[in-house]
Amino acid sequence: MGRPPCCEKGGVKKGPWTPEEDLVLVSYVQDHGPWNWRAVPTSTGLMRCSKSCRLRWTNYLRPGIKRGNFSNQEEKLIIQLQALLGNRWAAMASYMPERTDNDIKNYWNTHLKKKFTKTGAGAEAKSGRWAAPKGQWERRLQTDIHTARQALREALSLDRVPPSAKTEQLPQPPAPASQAQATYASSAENIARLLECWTHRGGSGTAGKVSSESRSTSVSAFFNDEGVSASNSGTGRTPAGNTRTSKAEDAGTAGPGPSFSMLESWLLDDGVGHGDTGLVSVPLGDPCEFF
DNA sequence: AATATGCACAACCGCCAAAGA
DNA sequence: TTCTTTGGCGGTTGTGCATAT
Repeated sequence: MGRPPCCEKGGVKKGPWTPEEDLVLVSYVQDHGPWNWRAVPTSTGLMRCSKSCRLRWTNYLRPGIKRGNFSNQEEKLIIQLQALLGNRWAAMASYMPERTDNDIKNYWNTHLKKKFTKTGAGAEAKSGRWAAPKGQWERRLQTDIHTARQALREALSLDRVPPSAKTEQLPQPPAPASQAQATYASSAENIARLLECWTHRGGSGTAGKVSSESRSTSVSAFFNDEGVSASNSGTGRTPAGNTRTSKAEDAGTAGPGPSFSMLESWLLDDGVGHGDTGLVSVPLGDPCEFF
């Protein structure tokens, strides 16, 4: 409400983050936790606005993020969720804890949008039938849940994967490092080393390649150590920081996390996507699982 | 070999809603 | 109750690399 953008203050740096800035930010979050972003620039000396710090953390530095190489199952899930939720990237990301909303959004816009609209599939999403306006889709889920469920069923039936294909690991391309990964590789290694120490602090981190499970576990342990996870859930915000998603949880169900899992299980109880990729089977109810 | 075009992704911008004073 | 502050979300843009011409 007339509030000037935080970045309007003078001397705020913009553009790509440097490895040094990343290290500073990671160090800060390691010490103070991923909140109180307004204090980050002053506390760290970073010439970045608080919003930029938060974005950098949630979209890039946050542990447990998987980057690039979306699997077929992830792609199917995105298509299905998009048909159901519309462009609610954050809500979609809550089903895919290893992916950020920004990643999903980018993947949709660059890979799926054209293909999806070209084939005519997902016409409902295109027409916005299920892409309710802001603040309304949660209510739709609550009041029109049967219709929503039916829509999801239809979406699933369109792309239903045969059981044999579900367990089959499609041959992945030889993991060509993406441009960004390649250009940032050396820098990312430094960050990874720091994060490695971080996860060790949590007690279950493994040097080198750490599974997402162990990563999230150790991160969870870290925040338990800090004793701050409760404050996170106390604000009514989800670990992923999804204010609006948590609103859906509150509106549709009794409690924050577990009830959302129940809704999710209910919506997806045909078993599509369950267990195979660790996507929607992730216990979202644990506020410490991801942040 | 040089240039044009397309693609992928990181980051920014504006708006909105929740929380607090 | 109203206003301000802060965090979060979705849309959009900018930049660098790859591929085509």
